[in-house]
Amino acid sequence: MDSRIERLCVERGLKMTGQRRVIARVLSDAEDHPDVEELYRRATILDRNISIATVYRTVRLLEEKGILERRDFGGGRARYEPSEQGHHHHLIDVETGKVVEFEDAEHERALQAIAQRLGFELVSQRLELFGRRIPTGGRKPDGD
Amino acid sequence: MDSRIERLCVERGLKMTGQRRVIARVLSDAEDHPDVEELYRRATILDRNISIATVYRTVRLLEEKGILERRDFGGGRARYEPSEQGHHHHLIDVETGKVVEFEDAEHERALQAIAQRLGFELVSQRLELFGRRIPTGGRKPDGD
DNA sequence: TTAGGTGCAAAGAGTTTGCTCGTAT
DNA sequence: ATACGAGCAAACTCTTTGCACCTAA
Repeated sequence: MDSRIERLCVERGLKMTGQRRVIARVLSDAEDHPDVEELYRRATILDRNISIATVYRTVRLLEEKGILERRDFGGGRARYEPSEQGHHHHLIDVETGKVVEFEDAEHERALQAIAQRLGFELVSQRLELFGRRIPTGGRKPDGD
Repeated sequence: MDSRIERLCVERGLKMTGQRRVIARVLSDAEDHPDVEELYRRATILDRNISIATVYRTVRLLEEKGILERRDFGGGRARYEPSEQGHHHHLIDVETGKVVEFEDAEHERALQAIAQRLGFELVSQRLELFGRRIPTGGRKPDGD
């Protein structure tokens, strides 16, 4: 079956090579925010015949096409996630690096107002929280 | 006269070399968010006898000592500003790269609440707005 | 058929580091 | 006197790119 990302690629008129299909599948299956090296690792499991240069070229292309979004959570490497309509923000666990997503529609409006007050039209934003898990004796979550 | 940053260095017990004094002065005088290359450029104007490796080592040291804060506004290079008590956020002009600072105490509380709801203790945060100047026929501001 | 994709290795950009010499304390 | 800093160049990490070959459409 075609992966979700692959369908988006076809819609955008991209030539679908075997490598792109594999990368598209890896991205479609990802529920975290992998960096290029991690994508490369997962891709080569499905098909040994992929070079990391192709992964770099592909994520860049997909970002230009609006299919992927590049994130920077510190640590010097870009991380990627499929674009979604409702944008969300990220809370990064400072001990494990795992990422939790959250939304905050109310804030969006407030931020827009702040930008306007400063004489700017808000183009985009970046809100990231860094936190430490509060022990609760609960179940361990999965994540990045 | 000693610069503000130099006094902080001495307080922290750092050995003050000529190079560090120059870099401290440049940092004290900076009203923007320079990257290492820009710091190096400004420092060499005051004293040709400084290598970029020393600038890298110094900003790192000062960051560890809590005197400087490292920022990442995208573009792949770290940018620095002296630490201050009340933290503020940044609005980056997407056309010019200039940075405007703003505060938002109300937000801080809300963010803390969000982290708690997700089961985390808030350690730090990053809020950046990217915007485009709205023309107003006013005076042109200075900045980064 | 051919515009465009791929692999490989080399090149870039930003940053760190080993080594030797220099200097603040 | 000596522990620590500085300069230089090499090394490192992440990412991009030139080139010859390959392949989807």
